[in-house]
Amino acid sequence: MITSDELLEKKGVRPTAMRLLVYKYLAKSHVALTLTDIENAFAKADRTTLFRTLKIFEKKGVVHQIDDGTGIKKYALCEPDCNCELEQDLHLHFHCARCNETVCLTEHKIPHINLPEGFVVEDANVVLKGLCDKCSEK
Amino acid sequence: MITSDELLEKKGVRPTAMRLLVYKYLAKSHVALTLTDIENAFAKADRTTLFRTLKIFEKKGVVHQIDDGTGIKKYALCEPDCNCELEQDLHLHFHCARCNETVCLTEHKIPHINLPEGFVVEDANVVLKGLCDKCSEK
DNA sequence: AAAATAAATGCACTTCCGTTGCATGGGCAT
DNA sequence: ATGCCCATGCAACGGAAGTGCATTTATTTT
Repeated sequence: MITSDELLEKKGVRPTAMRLLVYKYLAKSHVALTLTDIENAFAKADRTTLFRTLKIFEKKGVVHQIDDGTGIKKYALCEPDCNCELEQDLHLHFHCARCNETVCLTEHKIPHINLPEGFVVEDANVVLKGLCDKCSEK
Repeated sequence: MITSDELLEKKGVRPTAMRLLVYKYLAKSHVALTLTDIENAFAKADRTTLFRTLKIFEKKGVVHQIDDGTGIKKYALCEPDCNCELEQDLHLHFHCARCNETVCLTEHKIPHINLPEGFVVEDANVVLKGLCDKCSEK
């Protein structure tokens, strides 16, 4: 089992104390987190540091950014062997209108879609919205 | 052929001068527009009025809001017989990374996706990103 | 037609989030 | 120990969404 430390190294991110904390916090969460979520989790950390941490995580393929339509960016860890590539790695997301949580549906990859001549697809964002499993049973 | 005036009436939106202008401007555009786009098109109009115009248009099913991942809300006219319902009306959108324009792919409806037990899907947002037909040929 | 009511508009202001510039600090290499 | 690079922290900015309230415009009632 690879340690968080080693994983960050492998991805080309210097594993500082703060970065490790953020990484572990993301790993522990089953939902996508906003910058503010993370900020609240570590009262001592500066917003900018966290912002830049997420930015470098994203650039180095540690996390992927999720746009769930709330207008606020969320982040979730990439899967172990992820390259953030279309139809291979990119998966659907589900945003619950009630609890406002967004989860990765990692089992559901983005389906292939045929577009008109001339359109070159490089990336995709698919978000389903409604009630999540926890909220629909209430 | 129904006039813009009549259409707004039919949708339950009182057709003021400003609203008609906004409606026609949206109708003329082949791309989704931001509030700022519209603001720039009508120098005399107040931002708030336009904001609320779009809000009521959306509520009454005149336009649909598009979240293309840029973080800025865009708007486009609904199709004539649209009820903004999943798998019937909701279509894909394409956002061009070069020209930053977002177009409706009205021919491409959102495909059905089977989710795990408990998830109730009510809405969906699918945005493909890459190069549009105009930008890819350059 | 005038008065009363309701709706739309315009202005000012706030909030929230993302982002950048710059100064400081800490760790690593020479 | 010195210098350098990178990470961090503080302050501030900017864009966009949204709200409150006063004013104007339109519609309904008398």
